[in-house]
Amino acid sequence: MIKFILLGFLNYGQMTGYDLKQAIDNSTAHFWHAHHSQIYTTLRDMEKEGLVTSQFIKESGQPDRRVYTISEPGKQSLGSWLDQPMTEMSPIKEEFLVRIFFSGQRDPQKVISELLLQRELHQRQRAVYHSILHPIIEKNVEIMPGLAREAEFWHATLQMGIGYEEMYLEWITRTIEKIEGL
Amino acid sequence: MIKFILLGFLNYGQMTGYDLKQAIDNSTAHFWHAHHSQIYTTLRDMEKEGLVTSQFIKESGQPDRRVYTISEPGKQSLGSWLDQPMTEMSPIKEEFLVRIFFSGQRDPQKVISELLLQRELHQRQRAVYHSILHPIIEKNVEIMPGLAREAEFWHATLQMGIGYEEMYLEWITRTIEKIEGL
DNA sequence: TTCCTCATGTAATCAGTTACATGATTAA
DNA sequence: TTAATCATGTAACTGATTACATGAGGAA
Repeated sequence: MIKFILLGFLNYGQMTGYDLKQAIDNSTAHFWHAHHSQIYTTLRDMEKEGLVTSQFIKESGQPDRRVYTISEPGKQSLGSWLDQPMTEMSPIKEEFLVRIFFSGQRDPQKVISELLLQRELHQRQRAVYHSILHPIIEKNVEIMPGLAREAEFWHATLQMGIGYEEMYLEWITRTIEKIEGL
Repeated sequence: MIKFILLGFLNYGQMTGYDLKQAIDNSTAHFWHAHHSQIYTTLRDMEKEGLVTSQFIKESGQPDRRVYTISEPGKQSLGSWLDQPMTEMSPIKEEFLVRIFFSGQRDPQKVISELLLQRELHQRQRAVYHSILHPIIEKNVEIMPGLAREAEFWHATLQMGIGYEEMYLEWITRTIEKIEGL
């Protein structure tokens, strides 16, 4: 999966592993994240497979960089991945729900304070979407108007993020009320 | 993680690996699933750690079964895991959003048909929550009224599932409209 | 002088998936 | 006779996380 994210970004232009990490952190990380260690090793593997090529650039003063470029087979691999539709839903792994599921015998006050903590985190995440990610997309379109169409799709994923956080926050409110009513 | 799910169920009563698989499929699988292979190997590891004990029961006619029972250390492990609050949000891994994110250069009709396919799947999932999972909880409470309190928490996770699917379906509708408007 | 950013990697480990493997009973 | 359910396991592999490791430049 991370392979296709890397191909997706490299399809916009050549980048280093470091750049890719930044790009992911500012966008897809909110629905698919990766550690730098995974990014670097995956790029190596992809080069062996012929999906990307790299040039090592010696910098004087700054650290050396390895710049990756997508190849023709890489573009085809990305394209055919995108063209074969997903026939299943993504599985969900939500640890917090596991905790709630098994909280029947716990002190309700402890459960409520955990819910309040999660509320805090999800409010912060919603704010990140509004005040950080939204402006980043806008800025990208400003400096590269050719990406206007792409930006519509980036916004779509952002809207899901906001919708998710809003739903989550409403659920927290309802769940706190439910526990208080027990 | 799966360890605590197994402990959580075994805390309700002794079960086999097979029983646990069924229990998970009918409940937590919607926010944390596991394959039988992982369940069996994890139970073995847990026995080595002393969190559970097992008895092998030879059946005549039916297949033999290995029944697991939670131990005192197992109960403590579960309790202390539940008592240390989650200070982070669960990371999301949603492949479909990756596909949407990188769909800027794709044929809009193909993207829309993928969205329609996902709508189908999420509608089905919402129906599963209403027509299968809800009745299962109700039935459990009927046959074991002592689980009434637990059931409130099970319902809470179910409500999140329903909220999630509803949010997802609304997002799909909005996204289709957006793409049609391009 | 301490921390942050830039920049890249390896190694060890863990969690999770897929595939392989067996075999009886019961219902359609 | 075919498929589903009951029932348990091992092995290989992949994907992902955590830890280890280095080092320069610039800002506070």
